[in-house]
Amino acid sequence: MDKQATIKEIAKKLNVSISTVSRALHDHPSIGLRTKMRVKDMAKELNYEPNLAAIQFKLGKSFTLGVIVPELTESFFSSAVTGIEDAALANNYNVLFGQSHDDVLKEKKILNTFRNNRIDGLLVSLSKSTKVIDHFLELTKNKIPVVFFDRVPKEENVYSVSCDLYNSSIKIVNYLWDRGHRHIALLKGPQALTATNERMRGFMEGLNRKKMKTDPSLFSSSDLTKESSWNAMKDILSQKNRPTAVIAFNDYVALDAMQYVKRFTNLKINKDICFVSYSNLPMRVYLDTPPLVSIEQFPYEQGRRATEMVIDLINKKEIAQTKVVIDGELIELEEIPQTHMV
Amino acid sequence: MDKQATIKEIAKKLNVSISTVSRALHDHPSIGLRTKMRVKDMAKELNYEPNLAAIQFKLGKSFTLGVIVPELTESFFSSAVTGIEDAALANNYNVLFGQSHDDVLKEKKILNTFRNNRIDGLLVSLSKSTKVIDHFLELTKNKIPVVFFDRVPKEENVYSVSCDLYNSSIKIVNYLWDRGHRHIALLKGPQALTATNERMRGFMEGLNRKKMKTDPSLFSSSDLTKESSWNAMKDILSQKNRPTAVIAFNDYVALDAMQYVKRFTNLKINKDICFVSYSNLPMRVYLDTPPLVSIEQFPYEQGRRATEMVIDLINKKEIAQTKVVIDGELIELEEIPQTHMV
DNA sequence: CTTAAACACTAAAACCTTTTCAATATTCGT
DNA sequence: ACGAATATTGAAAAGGTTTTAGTGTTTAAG
Repeated sequence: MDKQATIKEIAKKLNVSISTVSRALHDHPSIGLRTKMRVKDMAKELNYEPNLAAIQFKLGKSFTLGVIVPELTESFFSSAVTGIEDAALANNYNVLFGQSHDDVLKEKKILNTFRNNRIDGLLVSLSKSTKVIDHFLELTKNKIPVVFFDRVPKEENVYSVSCDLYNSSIKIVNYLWDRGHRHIALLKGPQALTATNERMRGFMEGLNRKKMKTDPSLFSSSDLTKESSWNAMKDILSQKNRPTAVIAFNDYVALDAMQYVKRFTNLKINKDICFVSYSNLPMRVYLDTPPLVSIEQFPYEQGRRATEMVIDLINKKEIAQTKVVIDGELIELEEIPQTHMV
Repeated sequence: MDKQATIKEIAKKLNVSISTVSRALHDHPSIGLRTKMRVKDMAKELNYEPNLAAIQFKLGKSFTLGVIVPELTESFFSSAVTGIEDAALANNYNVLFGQSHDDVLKEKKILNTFRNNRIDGLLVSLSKSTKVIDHFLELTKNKIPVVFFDRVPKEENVYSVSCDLYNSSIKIVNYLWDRGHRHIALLKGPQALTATNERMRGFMEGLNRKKMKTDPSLFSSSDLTKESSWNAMKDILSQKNRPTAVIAFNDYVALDAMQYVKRFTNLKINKDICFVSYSNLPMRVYLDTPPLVSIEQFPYEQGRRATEMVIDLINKKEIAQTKVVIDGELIELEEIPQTHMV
C-alpha cells in the first residue's frame, strides 16, 4: 500500500494491454466478461484507485465546481453551501470554496484562483459591493457555466436560482394588515442588491392592494452593518407618525434594529413596534423577542438546485428554465416560546 | 482567449525549447536574464496560465487540503473554515470540504473521496460518533499528514490544535465563585469527546481549589440535541439542593437548557439560576438572557494554525510542537445589552 | 594558447489515463 | 469449410509540465 497501483501494473500482472484494463474498469461493452472480471478482481486486490489528477489532465475536466459566497459564517450561506456540497457529491463533483467577504476585489481574486484550477462550473452569490458582473460573464465566454443563487444580478441573460421575494413581501404585508397594522416601515438593504428591489416592489404592491399609502418616509436603508441598521431604525422611529411595524431586510438586520430599540427607547418590541423579517434564522427560536414572522428562503434548496443546474449546463443538457424562482414561506414562530409558568 | 496558451506555444513563438520556457517562468538560475524576460513577456502577451491539472499530475501533488468538520452551519466551524481558507490561500493551497454531520460513516466516505483526489494533507474536527481514528491514521501511513483541530482525539501521537479547556474551565469556576456561587452544576457533552473530559477535569480542579464539594450529582450529560439537553437540565433542577449556576457544554447547549428553564419553570435566568458556557457565539449579544460569560475558543485562529501546521508537515519542515494548545479567553458580556431607558 | 570551469540552453523521458484505429480471434450462415 | 460478420484485444498517441542528463559556448585561469 506504499505506492498507489496503476492500470499499467494491473495490465502487466494479467498480461493484457493497458487499454483493456482501462476499458474493463469502465464496463466498456467491447471487453469480454471473462477478462473484465479478472481485471476488476486484480484491481481490488492491488487496491487500485484511479489517479484523478491524471484523468483530469487527460480529459481537460476538473470535475470541480467553484463556489463564491459573501460570508460563510452567515447561517444562510453555510446552509446553502451544505446543499451545494450534497448535490455536488451526489454527482461526483468536488467543490472549491471562496468567501468574498462582500468585497468585489476579493471576489475577483477568488475567481482567478478558480480559473487556474480549471473549474468546470461556478456558483455565485454576489458580494454586496459588486455592481458589474463582467468578470463572471467572461467565464461563460470560455464555456464555463455560471449560476447565481440568492444574491443574483439584475441582468437578464444569466442563470440563477433565487427566492421569490416579491410575492413573499406581499405575504408579509398581508400578514401585518391582518394583525391590524396600517402603518408599516421597510428597513431596506443596499441598493445594489436585486433582493432589495424585489422586497421593495413587493412591499409597494402589498401596500397598494390594501390601499395603504406608500409614503417615501416609510423606507429607510441599511448597508447591513450594525451601525447603519441602528441609524435606519433611528430614522424610522423619529417620524412624527411612528410606524407600528417594521419589515427588516433579514433577521440580522432585524436583530440590530431591535437592539437599537431595546437600548435607546422604551418601546416594547412586538407590542409597541412589531418586527418581521426574512431568512428565518435557526437561532430565531431562542430569542425572547424574535421577529414574529420571517420568510424562509430555503438556502439548502437553493444551493442544491443551483448545483444541479450548473452540472446540467456542464453536461450540455437542456435546461428547463434559466431562472429558477423558489417560493418563500412565511414562518410564524411557534406560539410563545418563552411561556413562563409564573 | 479561446484556448489556453501552453509553454509549448511560447517556446515555438520564441524559438527556444520547452524546458527553457518552463525554467524561465520559474526563475531558474540557469536561464539568462535576456531570454527570461522574453519568455515572461510572451507569457503575459499570450495570457498564459499554467495548466494546474498537468502540474498536479506531473508532480504527484494536488496542492489541495481536505477539511472535515461536523457541521458547517455551526458558527464555530464556519469560522474555523474561514481561518483554514485564508491560511490555505496564502500558501497557494486549495481546500476541499466535507461535513460529517457527526456521523462516522459519512466521515469515512468523505475521507475516501479525499483520497481519490489525492489531497496533500487533511484537517479534521472529529464527529462526535467517532470512537476510533484508525481511518485517519491510515493516511499518515501513506505519508499524508493529518492535523486535528478543536474536536481532537485522545490519542497521544497525533498532531492537533485545540483550545485549553482545562484551564478555561478553572477560570469559569473562579468567575462563578467570585460571584458568590457555591453550588455549581456541569452540563457535560458526549463522553466520546475529549473536550468533555477536559472541561470535566478543569471543573473538578476548580472546585477542589476552592474547597467546594465535587458531588457526582453535579454532572449531567447531553448528546448535544435539544431533547437531551432538556433532559439534562431537568436532572439538574430536580435535585433537592438546586445549583445556582450551570456550566453548559457550549452556547448551543446553554440555549437549549435556558429554553427549558423558560418554558417549564418559573426560575429567572441568570438570577435564580445562572448560565455560563463555551464558544462565545456571535449571536450571544442579541440575547436578552445570554450566558453571562462564555469561553472564546478562537475557531478562526485554530483553523489558521492547524492549516499552517499541516502545510509545514507536507513540506517536511520541523514542527515546533505536535500539539498546539490555544488559551481560551473568558468573555463577559458587555454590561446589560438590553438597557431599557424606562 | 590550452584547459577547466561557468554559463546558457536543449532533448527527451516520465507522470497515468483515455481513446482512435487497427489487428486478431471467434462465431455464424451457408 | 469458407468468407463475412462480430467479438475481443492491442499499440500508440496525446495531453502539459517538470526534470535529468546532457550539449555547446563563453569566460577565466594557468
